[in-house]
Amino acid sequence: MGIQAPRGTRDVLPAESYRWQYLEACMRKAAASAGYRETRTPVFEHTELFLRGVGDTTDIVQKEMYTFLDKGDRSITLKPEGTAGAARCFLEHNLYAEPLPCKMYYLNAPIFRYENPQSGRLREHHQFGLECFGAQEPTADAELILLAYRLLSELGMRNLSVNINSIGCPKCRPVYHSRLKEYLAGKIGCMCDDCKGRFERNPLRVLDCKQKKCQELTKDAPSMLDLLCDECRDHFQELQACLKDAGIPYTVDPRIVRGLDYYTKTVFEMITATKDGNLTVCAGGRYDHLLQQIGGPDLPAVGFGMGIERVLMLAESESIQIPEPAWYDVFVTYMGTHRADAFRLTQLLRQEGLKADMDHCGRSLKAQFKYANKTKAPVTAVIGDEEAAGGTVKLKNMNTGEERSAAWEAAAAAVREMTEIKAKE
RNA sequence: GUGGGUAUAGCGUAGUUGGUUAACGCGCCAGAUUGUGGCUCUGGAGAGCGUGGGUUCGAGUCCCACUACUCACCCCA
Repeated sequence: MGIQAPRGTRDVLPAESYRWQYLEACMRKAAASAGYRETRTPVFEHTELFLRGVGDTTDIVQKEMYTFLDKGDRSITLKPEGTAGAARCFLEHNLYAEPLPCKMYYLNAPIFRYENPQSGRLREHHQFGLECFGAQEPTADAELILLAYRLLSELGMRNLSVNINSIGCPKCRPVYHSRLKEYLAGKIGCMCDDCKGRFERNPLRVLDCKQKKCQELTKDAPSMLDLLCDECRDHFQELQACLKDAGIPYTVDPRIVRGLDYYTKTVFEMITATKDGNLTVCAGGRYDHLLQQIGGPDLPAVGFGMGIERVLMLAESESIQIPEPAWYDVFVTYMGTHRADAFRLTQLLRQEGLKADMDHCGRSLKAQFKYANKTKAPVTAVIGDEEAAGGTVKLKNMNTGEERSAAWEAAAAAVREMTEIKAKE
């Protein structure tokens, strides 16, 4: 079989790349509409960044990172998520000294997690992410949620549910932690094995357990939302007011607990139902103390990540139409000895701003037409003895069959006229 | 990391209780007289059956191991 792409990776082939490009264009437009500008950060970072940023008790850090020593004995990790790298970039370049907030986005950032792949879960995937540094008000949170929601719904996603929660701040979360532990303490015996461990490390995770018996146990558990401090409660209230005002449907789900330790206050997920279960396409939240944790000033921030492969997968399953660009505007065929003429005409048409090509495989005229047809070229040009003698070219509209003759200099204009392609500036 | 399923030309599949030169559809290439495609017809190229062992006179068909893919769990975008 030869060498294959490594487990959990995928090639994007020429026949499908237009889908990515279409999505990218939509994402850039959405980000720009709210003043987010692109940033590009390295694919790998020092491992320490993720230990301190993401949290060393999280599953991502404990068992899913691609970590290795480079030849200089530095511990390097391929990015397992996008936020930590963006935060590092923000700090390293003192972007907090510039007018805040600093809004940045990244597109097609490769993300690596060593997991067992399955539908919608790869070892290398790509994310579109937005980060807003230096904004503490809930309007910033709302803006991000709206932006993601509108982007996805404008792409045609249906059955999109927006789930939000607040997980408090360092002031109120410890209070909740101890309350939750008190509540769960007597029930440890009935929990699943995973949750017994979670109880010690991060009791919040028990709420997130998918096991029926654990869900039963936590049914009447105290809710973080009842114990938020005044600041967090007001923040969450105002966020909801913004979302309501904007008219987007959302659900408050007190069980959302993200797998990254840096979150504070707002956390959210966008989930769509597919034929085989629910898929999270976008998730994020506020991380008011991450910058400080990795050695910077204590500035608030909020952001989200969106999985591009997942969006594409959903676009497919929901039969969302993505326009496929034609290979060519015009395909130049030639007969007998007129290859050089065809070459010159092709170059001329390209200089005139058209997508043009000719046969490079020594095919018969008939086969050249068959090929042109397969590429869906709307117009085919023919150069035979007659045309070569007169310095003209015959153009055929492949949809209507209409044929006309044109001088070389007028060929590009004629092709445009036949297909209504706008002339280049 | 744990458990289940699968593994035959570029793609999708068929291969009966193990037995001659592994079949079909799509795709690809070439033809169907004279300078032209899309429909149709004809022909052609292309796999030795994931890899390595084993059983057998003989294995794509049976056994073992490995690998890959896939699904579920865990977790997540």
